[in-house]
Amino acid sequence: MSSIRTRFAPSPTGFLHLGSARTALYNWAYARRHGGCFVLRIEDTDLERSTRESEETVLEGLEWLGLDWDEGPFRQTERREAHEQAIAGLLAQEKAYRCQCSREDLEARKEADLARGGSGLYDGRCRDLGLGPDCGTHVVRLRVPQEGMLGWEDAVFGPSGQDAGQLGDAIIRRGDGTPLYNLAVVVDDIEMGITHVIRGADHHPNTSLQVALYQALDAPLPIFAHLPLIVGESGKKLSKRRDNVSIQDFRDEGHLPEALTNWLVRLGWSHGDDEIFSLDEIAQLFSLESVGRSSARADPAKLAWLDQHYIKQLPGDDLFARVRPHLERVKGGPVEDDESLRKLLDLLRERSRTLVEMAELAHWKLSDTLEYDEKAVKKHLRPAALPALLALGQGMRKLPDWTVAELEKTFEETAAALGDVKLGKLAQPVRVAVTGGPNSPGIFETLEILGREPTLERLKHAVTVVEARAESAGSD
RNA sequence: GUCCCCAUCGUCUAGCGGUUAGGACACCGGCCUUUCAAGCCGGCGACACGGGUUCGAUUCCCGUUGGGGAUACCA
Repeated sequence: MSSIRTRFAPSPTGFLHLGSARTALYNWAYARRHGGCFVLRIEDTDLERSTRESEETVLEGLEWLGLDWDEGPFRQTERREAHEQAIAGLLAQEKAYRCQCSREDLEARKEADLARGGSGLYDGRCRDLGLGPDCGTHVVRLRVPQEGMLGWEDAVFGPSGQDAGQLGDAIIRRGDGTPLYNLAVVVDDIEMGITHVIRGADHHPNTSLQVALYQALDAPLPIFAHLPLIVGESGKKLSKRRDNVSIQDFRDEGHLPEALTNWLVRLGWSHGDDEIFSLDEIAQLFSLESVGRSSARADPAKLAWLDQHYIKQLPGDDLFARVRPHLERVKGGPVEDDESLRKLLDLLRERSRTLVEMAELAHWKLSDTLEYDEKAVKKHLRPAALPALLALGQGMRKLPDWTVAELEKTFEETAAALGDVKLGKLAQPVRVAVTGGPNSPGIFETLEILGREPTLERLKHAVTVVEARAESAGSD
């Protein structure tokens, strides 16, 4: 039994972010791989932005991805007391101090310093004033060492850190008495016994300060592992505005959770030449040593490929259950489970890259009213096709059994009767007549799935369309 | 501005001093074929640059360039 403990600490601000999802996945995988414990902690250190609702959304996203946690969810706001105690301790030991500088003053001094070519760090004005609790409105600052190295051995980036002199005394408690993120994470990670802090590289520069905090709190450092950023089309950090980042959106677009986790795990991690990883395999193979150091661009095409890969593998029942909502949306009503629909779904597997795409490709089976693709109609439902349509209709009407084999025979006989025309000459007009468009699974399967009555009806309708067209002069 | 990080095909990456620099996605071509797919076969395509170190650098070191991140009483 290992004592490894990892945690995922999202801030609940609306939805589960793609980057967060990968961080969660890596933390989960690392814990699973080593038989450790995966802790979930909601980082709601108040911002008016965090709500219970968005917290729910985040949890829902994790569950959908299949990432289960062992402890939590804890909420940082519920740990106020621990944070306050830690701050009180630091104050008592003079490792932190009260500061009365106003925001405006701070801002002005910083700008002046910057203008002078300085670094813009806090100038330490209140550092040695020895302000007491009765000094009025004040913040609390950490007394960061003024020299020496604040470093750590990063599991991904190797030796990291910066000179303490470049840090400045950071605020750890606001004027209103609430603790700041940096203080809260460190206190929580210490008290929750987190052994491995695995998080996005955007926290990398922040870590020096946290190292200072660990030292001030006399706590041993955890292993830090910073994950290279996932970037968007622009090459910049994923942003809500520019990029598709909501896991919920991915779900609604018909992506599979197994495709998403597979995609995500390969954004920054590799295992030789392997590409396909189930969640179980990830839990078995994941290692921090194989995490890369450069940022990765999220490629939607790769996701689509993975989606199709998993769609092709899904057991029938599972597939049906998952596309069902999408089918119902396309149809605009409830969809019943039946054999012919199941058959169609199977044929659509290798034609669909998402569940949404699959549902859309099934439209002709779902609704009685067909939408015709104008271009396809123009190209295939022309007077020249009339004899074929008529002959096929007649042939099919008499069919004893409505099966692929029988349908195929009818087509062959009709082709011969019409003077050995190519099968395509027959198939395309029929396809357009029954599906409304130029693409579908094999024509015999398509007709079998549609059923006798709908097929004959749609054929009849197509004939009237062609006839109407023949009458309107010069249309062909 | 300051600090920090990164750098192999378009993209994700393998490589951990000696390889015809490998795979996958995408793209292009062919086969198959009643359409679209799928499948199969093939093709295009990369070590950013300059110095070192070394018998030998994609690989190690330094610099340049380019990209990114952090610089909040946000997380």
